Amino acid sequence: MPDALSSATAAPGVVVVVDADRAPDDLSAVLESGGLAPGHELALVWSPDGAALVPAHRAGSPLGAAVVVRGQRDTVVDAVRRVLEVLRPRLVWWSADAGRPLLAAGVSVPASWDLAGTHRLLHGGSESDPAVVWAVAHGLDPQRRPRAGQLDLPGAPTDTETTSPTEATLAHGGLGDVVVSEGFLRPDWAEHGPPDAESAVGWARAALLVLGRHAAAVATVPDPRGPLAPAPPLGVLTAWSESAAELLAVELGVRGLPLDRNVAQRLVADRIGPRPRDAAEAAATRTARDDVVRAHVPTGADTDLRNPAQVRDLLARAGITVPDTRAWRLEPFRGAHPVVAALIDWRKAERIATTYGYAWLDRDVGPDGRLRGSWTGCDGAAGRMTASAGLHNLPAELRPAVVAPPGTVLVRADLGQIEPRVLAVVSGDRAFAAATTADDLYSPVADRLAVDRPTAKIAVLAAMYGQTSGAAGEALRGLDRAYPVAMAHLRRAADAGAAGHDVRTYGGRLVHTGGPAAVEESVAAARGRFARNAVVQGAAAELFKMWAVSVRTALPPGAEIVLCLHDELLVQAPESVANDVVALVHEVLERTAARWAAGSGVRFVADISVVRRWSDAKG
DNA sequence: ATAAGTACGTA
DNA sequence: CGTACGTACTTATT
Repeated sequence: MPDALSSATAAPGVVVVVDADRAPDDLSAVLESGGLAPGHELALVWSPDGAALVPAHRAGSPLGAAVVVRGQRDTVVDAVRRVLEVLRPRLVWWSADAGRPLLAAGVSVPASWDLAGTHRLLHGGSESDPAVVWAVAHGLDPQRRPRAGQLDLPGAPTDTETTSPTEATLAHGGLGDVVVSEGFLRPDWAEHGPPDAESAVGWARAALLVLGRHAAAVATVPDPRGPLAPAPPLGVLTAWSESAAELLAVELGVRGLPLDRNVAQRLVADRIGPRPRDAAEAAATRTARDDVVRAHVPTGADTDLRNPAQVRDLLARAGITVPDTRAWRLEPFRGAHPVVAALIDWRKAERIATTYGYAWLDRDVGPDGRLRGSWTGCDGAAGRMTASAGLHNLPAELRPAVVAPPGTVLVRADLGQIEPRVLAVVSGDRAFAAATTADDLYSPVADRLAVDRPTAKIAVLAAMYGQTSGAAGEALRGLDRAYPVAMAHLRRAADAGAAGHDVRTYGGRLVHTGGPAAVEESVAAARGRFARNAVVQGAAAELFKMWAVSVRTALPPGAEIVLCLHDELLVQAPESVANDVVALVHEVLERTAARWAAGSGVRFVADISVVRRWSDAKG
């Protein structure tokens, strides 16, 4: 084995096996000799006993020298760290989950390419299983792929094989046992990963083959910025950014949001009382809460407030007839009967008790006072980030509990009026773009339409979201006259959606709208609204993520992103660098927008404040 | 057990 | 008859 290491001129196809505990100081030399240069792609696949590192070749043989590192996970991680430090490659993985061991060890990832992420970008939907990604990239029907658990897979390796694992890996074009019947990826590895580091080489090579196809595809998505736009093409930029966002999502899940548990508990207690000692006490306080509402109606004592039908009956007995009992429906009746206000208040308390109460604190807030949920880099629709555990829907009344730990502050930055500004970019409407030079774009729009600001705002939002009811009518016609390019863009998206056609966001994400089968008018209208919104919301998500991951890279030591909330970024930073972070976040937005929206003339603005508590920032 | 419907929190 | 998401509860279905 030391002999293999000393052969620093590993020929293409050679697999170098390294014992991580006795790894050479410069693993990178082996990879360089196999063709890896700084900035190039390096596939990384973990296995229970180690990892495989396989460089993508720019020219010549597509299959170069691979390094197999075996050993304890932490020593393997350390070996990977050294490679990253020297060669600064773009790591290629099937999903950003492969970055988890690196994040856990504090290893910085220079750049990444997330095949699951680029698959979703190119093909839409939310599937990301390697077997599906591989199949689609190769033009195979993913529905026909073999499933794990099927015995006697045609083309599966036989145990009569006498060659060594390394030789087996090099067979079949270097893919070893990776590809089974009809060109599909073997399903057991797709589900659980390759069983050992030798197998991981084939798995990494398969990743590089998909990378080649994905890279070619994103590079040829038409660049909406036109031929004069700076390189790389926007599709490539989006792929890089989405990959980084997927890794950021993993990181956010590990890091968590700083929370003061005592403050949180006090806020919960203010709403629903102190933590009950036992189930009986919990039931008693619950009934007591219910009784406050029910007491307002003489015959209401038996009403189950958690049953909307019974609540509707209760309201009817109070003389209030409503089609449903949603809060916005009840709001106008606040003065009609005291039970209404009591019910609305009860609902708020019930929300805290069930979703954001003691159980939530116990489950999702760690002993270190960090609120942790699981994150995705993009949802199934237009591509926003999502988060569980209440990270994206924490009630405003609990936000005072989000507090920077001693010695640190929160830098809260949010993009102002991002969606109309994005509409100006994606539609290329020069007149609408001119309005974005104002800090408040609704005021030039209001001037242009000769209406007041609130009316202008409602009209613009109505145009982007497809709202048809309400008072936007006349102003909408004004928008059509003033900004015909932007309005036509929205209408085109809506028409495509209503017809069931896919739409593509500005950055190249494919968004499915349901297919061309005939549907009811109401369904078609809903799809139209969905598509109309998706081209704006999706592009906004792309800009936001590009901004967020660029900020992440530029942050000084000790400063970390702790929350992404669609148009808002929360950075926890040492007090001493807070002002630097503020300046940096502004600068990065300017740089990001200059690339992303090159030539559009659209201005983006961020409102940034330095606070102790999340709630201290002005909304 | 699982799905659908209702409701509500955030952007 | 504005979109997206996550969570929890009830009711109906398997």
